[in-house]
Amino acid sequence: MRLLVARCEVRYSGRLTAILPEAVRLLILKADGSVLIHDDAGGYKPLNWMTGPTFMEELGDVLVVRKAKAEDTLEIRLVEVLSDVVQDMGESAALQKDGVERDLQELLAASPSALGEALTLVKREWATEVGPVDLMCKDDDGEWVAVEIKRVGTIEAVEQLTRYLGFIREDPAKAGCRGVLAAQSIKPQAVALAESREIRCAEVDLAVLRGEREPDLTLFG
Amino acid sequence: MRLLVARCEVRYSGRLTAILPEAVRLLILKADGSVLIHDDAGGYKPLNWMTGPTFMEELGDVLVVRKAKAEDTLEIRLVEVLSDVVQDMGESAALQKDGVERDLQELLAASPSALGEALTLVKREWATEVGPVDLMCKDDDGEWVAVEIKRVGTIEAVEQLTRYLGFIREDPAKAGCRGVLAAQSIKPQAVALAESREIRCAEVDLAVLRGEREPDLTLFG
DNA sequence: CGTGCCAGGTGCCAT
DNA sequence: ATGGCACTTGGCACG
Repeated sequence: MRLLVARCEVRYSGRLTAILPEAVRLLILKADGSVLIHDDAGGYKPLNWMTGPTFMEELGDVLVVRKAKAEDTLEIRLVEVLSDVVQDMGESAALQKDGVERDLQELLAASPSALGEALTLVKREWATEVGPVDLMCKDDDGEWVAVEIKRVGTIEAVEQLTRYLGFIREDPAKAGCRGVLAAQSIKPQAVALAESREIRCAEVDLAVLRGEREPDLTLFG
Repeated sequence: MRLLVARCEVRYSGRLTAILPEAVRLLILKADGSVLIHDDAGGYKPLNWMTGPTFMEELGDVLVVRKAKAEDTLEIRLVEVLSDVVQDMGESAALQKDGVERDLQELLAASPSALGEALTLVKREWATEVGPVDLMCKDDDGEWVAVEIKRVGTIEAVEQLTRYLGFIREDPAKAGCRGVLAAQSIKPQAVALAESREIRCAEVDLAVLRGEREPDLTLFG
């Protein structure tokens, strides 16, 4: 990894064009060809960048970075280099995540009745022509139930499930298929839209699903 | 900006939990409190991060970063510091972009007939209950036309426009409102879905709109 | 390869 | 604050 701190001006041309006026920036040149230009503020996103693999040319004080198979170009004009260091970082293990949608899906697949009604899992990632339904289940009456799982339930999630249901119900055997939107939290607008389309909403708690915590009890109920 | 190259292990706990096994990484501590942990590969994204503003504590060899008003925590255990540099980067001007959806919208607002039919602009960003329509126009017959503009036209764009049209047509005066999806490129699936919903698709060229290039001529037509 | 979809998405701007 | 949406979205998994 090469770290450059330099006064520079950057021009990007590709899907859009962008100009970054001359100032002091941090340039990160990674082993995989990625180039990032960071500011001293503004958080997570680089101001300009190019993801690897790339081809790099040094024409005098101008660094030109190009994508392999596109016309994307990043031109870095170095005015004053304040620091230029190369660091060997060796191999590194990958990030281990826990608590993303995939985990929620696994837990619900294992106990679909956590959705608040007796359900039996038939298949995960049931393919339709317009994308995969997260869970396909059957209820006590043998009726099909399509479940869409999200970390946050939004209008988009309702649209997505509606699209799936449209295709699923084309099959006469599944014409009565119901839809359930399951998420850790669901926006009120999404709930409203879901209700208008007769899609049931179910908020689920990861900790409860894992048995780490007791479900909320409705007192005096 | 403080740049640390260090062998370290990182734990994040917040919307999910994540563990980054011990290895040599680049730590960027920005003036606004942002903390980024980058690898020598893996492109544009930090492995772990926290956007500013944050509170930072140094407990021995462990750096603890917390969000102001959330339970998000980033714990960085420093095993071996290979480099630790502070760089003063001063002020810097913002990135200037050109060619994003906004620009396309401005150009089409100025000459809506570039969409391939005689149209008169009535209003940009016409508010509906479910979001703003990019352009509301009228055609030669005085009929309303709602235009959704995208850089890339996808199924989602068709869904979005469909949602708008549903609300617009509730007004009897606009019951006959047509929909047009305008984009620099439109996916075949989006075209198919649009056709099934009687939404017209129009591919537009930024350079042509700007008059930088002649429209494609159909020879022998 | 394209197509669809998730992401700790982030960032921007509206009400 | 919340919602809706663009983003050089990036990244991955699957047909």
